Amino acid sequence: MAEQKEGRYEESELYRLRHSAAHVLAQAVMEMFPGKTQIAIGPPIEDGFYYDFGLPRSLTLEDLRKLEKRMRQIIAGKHEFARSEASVEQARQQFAQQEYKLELIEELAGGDGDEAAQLQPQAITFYTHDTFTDLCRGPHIGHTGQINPAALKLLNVAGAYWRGDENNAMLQRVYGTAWRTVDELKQHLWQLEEAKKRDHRKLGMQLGLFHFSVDVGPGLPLFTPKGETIRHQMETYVRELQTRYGYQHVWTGHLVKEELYRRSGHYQNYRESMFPPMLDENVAFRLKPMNCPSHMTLFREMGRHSYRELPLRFAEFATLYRYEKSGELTGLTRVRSLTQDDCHIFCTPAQVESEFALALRLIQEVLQHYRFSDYRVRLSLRGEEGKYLQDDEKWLSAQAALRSALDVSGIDYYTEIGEAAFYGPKADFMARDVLGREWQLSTIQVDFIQPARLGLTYIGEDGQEHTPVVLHRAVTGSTERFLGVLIEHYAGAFPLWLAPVQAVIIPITDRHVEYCQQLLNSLQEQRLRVELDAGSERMNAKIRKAQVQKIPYMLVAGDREQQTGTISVRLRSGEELKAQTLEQFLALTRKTLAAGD
RNA sequence: GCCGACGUAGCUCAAUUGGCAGAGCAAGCGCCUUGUAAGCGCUAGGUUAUGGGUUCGAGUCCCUUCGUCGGCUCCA
Repeated sequence: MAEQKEGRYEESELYRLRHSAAHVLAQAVMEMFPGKTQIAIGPPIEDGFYYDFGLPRSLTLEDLRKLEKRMRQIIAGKHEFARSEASVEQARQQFAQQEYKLELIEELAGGDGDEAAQLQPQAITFYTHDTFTDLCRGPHIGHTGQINPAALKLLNVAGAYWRGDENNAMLQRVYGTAWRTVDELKQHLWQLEEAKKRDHRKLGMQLGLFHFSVDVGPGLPLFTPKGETIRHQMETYVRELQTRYGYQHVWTGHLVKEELYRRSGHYQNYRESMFPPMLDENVAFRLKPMNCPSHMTLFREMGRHSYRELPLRFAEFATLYRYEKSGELTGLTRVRSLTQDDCHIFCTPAQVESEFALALRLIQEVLQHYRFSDYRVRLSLRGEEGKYLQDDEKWLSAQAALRSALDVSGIDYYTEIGEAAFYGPKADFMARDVLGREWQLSTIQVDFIQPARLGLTYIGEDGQEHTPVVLHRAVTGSTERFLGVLIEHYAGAFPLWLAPVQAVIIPITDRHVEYCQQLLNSLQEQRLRVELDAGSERMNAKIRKAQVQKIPYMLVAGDREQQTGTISVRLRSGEELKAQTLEQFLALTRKTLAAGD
């Protein structure tokens, strides 16, 4: 779905317009630093464009305003975008001072051993407007005047490595946005503002769900009683569901001998994501970054397994520790301590497809329950880089099994090369947060490799030892990340079953507190999470407080209610129900909870 | 980790060219006894993230460290 949309976008006028705006930006920057601007690449992106530059100094926000101003002047010149073709030699001359462009030219010329390019040398094309010529495939709009100068804005500057490789030079990337009309620009900027309001970091603070502290460390969230209530609900839900699906729960602690990770392959492939070792009398231990070696070891320690026992599904809510680089931590969506609802399914090769299908159904049920529909499935396959464990035959059969299970399931998916885990291919469920960043949530991975490395076996029908296949599966991925995305998904207004406080009782005056206390006791006996607001503020203030906290029900009680033994129920939508008896209200909550809301 | 920006009370933010650190909300106390989104008053709250430097004088200028944010890279 998203791919189709992008496909259309790349042929759209808006795409050409943004691409052209990037060229105009590059001209303005080159004029700001004559002879000292190295231009890299400047493509259109979703909602805008960027251009990467190597410059003698850092750009400031004031620079952006000046550049915008100059861009508007260039636009007003109505300069034509002229396409021209050039030979490799002409291109080299044209961009003799531009190291990044020269690198691109050599690639287009097929000089770098790129076989595809050598077989089919691409035509080198330039696009020129006014004084600026770029090495560019196009297409562009007719002339600069077709860019609406009032619907254009440069947003920010960020660092970006040339070609995305951290061994390369750090360039300055200028992000901008461009639209056809001022209204579209305003709408876009408004949406950015709205997204910020929904940001889980902001809402999490407002709702009092979690904190970070310099005293504990970066990327190590602390959950308040309310935050932990939500976590607990999330875990309980998945635990019960997994039990229903035939999973068994295990527990394998937090520390593991480093030696195990050498055997599993994690040490070689995953070391930089692990916290440094702890040494005990020359034996190194590591905080668990993953559960698979522990679960596989448990499988082995439990004795000989018959094929009749398989599939065995070991699930665990495990806190893992990953040494993320400091600059890549982000709220709850990227942390250093995370709770994974992890599971390892030990099965025979013949069971892979049906087990994959079962896991797929489980995940779909969970995402549906969370009212999650905005996600896509990525089939992540092995790339050419060398981080993958070697065994071509097993890789190919794993990839084939995954693909056919996905095909059978009828689920929409797209393929991405080079995104596989080091031990096997995987199907990842990707969701976007409010700022448009995509996060991996659920995942199912096929592993034909670790079980053999760790010496797992089962006795087959033929009486011989065989190596089981292991499916790695996480439903919500990590509780922290999933919660972060959920906060944004619900804009903080959790469904009743998840809400940390489900109802707040609001007495109108002090003389109603005793009656409210009785209500509180009755509701708590029914296992509802209810609070009594007996503070000295007015009822109006208490209602406002509860609204801001997005509490599902506000139960107001004064003389009328006390006399009739009822409560006045207000929903967070603002809707007021007439006086309800306790039984009526309980029936409402039971009905709501049963519907999964 | 890298590039850039930022860091003032629990929260949201002020503080002119370097010249006495302030407000609202929250908190505590008191008054009011309230009918569906903020009643009123008083009090307290700060080594301006941290350590150093420049200066007669630094929230403001320079450097260090820590943290946060936007990206890059990496990932659940």
